[in-house]
Amino acid sequence: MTLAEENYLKSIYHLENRGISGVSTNAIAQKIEAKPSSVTDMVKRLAEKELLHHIKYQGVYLTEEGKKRAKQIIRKHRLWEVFLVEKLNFSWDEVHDVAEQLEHIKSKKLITELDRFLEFPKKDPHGDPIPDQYGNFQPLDEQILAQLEVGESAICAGVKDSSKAFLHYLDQKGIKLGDTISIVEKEPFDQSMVIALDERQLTITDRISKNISVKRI
Amino acid sequence: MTLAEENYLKSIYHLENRGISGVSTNAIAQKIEAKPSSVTDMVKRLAEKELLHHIKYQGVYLTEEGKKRAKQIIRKHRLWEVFLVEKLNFSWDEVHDVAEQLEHIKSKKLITELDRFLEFPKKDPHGDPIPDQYGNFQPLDEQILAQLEVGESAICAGVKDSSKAFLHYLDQKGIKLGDTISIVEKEPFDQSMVIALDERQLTITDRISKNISVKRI
DNA sequence: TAAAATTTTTAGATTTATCTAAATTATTGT
DNA sequence: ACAATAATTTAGATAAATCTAAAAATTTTA
Repeated sequence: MTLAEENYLKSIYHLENRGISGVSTNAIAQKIEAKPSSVTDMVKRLAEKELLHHIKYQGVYLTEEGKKRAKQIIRKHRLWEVFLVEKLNFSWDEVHDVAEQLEHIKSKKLITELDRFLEFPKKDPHGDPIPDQYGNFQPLDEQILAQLEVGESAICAGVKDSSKAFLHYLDQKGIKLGDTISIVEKEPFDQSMVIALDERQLTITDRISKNISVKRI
Repeated sequence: MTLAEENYLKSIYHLENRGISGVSTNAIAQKIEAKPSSVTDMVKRLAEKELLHHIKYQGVYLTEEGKKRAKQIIRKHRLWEVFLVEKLNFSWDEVHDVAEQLEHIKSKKLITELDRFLEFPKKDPHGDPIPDQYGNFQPLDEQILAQLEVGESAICAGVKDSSKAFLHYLDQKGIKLGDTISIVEKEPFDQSMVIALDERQLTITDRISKNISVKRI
């Protein structure tokens, strides 16, 4: 598989898990940052290789083999992210670009040994699960912070938005995975909320609370 | 720089350090495993980027910038080799192919931090020096095993041939970096020699003794 | 339901990196 | 020195991955 093919597969996999039905050409184009016509071409090639089904003017669906391949790439991406954060002092907003490159390195032994070296981590630095060598992973049983009610407490477990800007915001406010957060106040008008963590109180907008996953306690 | 450009620069750098004069198209073609006509094309592009000088029908010479780039790639290659051997249980004959891929990952922080994580190694698993961030490295003051005389002793310091086959041979015979080797006997007829290491005696051909670097003691 | 808007595909072009085959230049042997 | 040989370059082709512009299909909306 070429680098471009791997990137398409991975993007389509992520899009399939967000929306319901087949993934549209436009959606892929947006994610990959390419023109829709380029997507049509690549989709045709992936369909020939039986990594996805394509119904013209409808959408695409990954085959089992396509999903398997996508999960292997995601496994590599997330293992490298753990390595970068735990061993090389990267912060969680710096890892993405480098992991995008590392995920394409081809060596079975490399990944097996990296996994062992990192002591078989189950989640990446953003709280996302790391598939095992067969592609299996625990689906996260989490809810978004915005859904909690006043008085409830939860542990910060992941982020829905892994953009540099968002992660940087969280760092700056001192919010990180594992933190215990309690809801102090909810403002129905604009859906902002006041949360308590580390003896401090903090007001956050819905833009924030909708992008933090938590585990209730 | 593209992946192909990086591979050409690295290969030309190595060839320049073996032979004396300009590197020939054919020599590059052989090293890269491409046709001479492909080399001509790529050389033209690298010359346009001022990474090397090219005199038609003569050879090529890297510019200072070309050498600098080549050494950065070699630095990355060798640091990754150390990582693979020391942290991921690779043997020295397994590292090359994976390091060939890893050397092209683009991230300054990645290499700075990897260097620190490995505690600033000065040599790779084959005994070759690792350039620092400026491209400087200690040129090795070593000689080849074949040049030693009967009765002399030396420490195994590196290999001139990093092929899987050769490294595998050494592993099988139990020869590794750091071993103390003494010359017991030299046969002028076929240039084979009997060496002593670890209480054992071993007969090796000139093919072997010419590809092992040693430090006299 | 037909026109407008949107989405998707097709057709044709471009860039990178490669190839084969033919032409050109350099080197070598007698 | 000059014909044979070897090395190198040119010309033209191909495959991957992309693009623009235009055509076709689908969806929306009035």
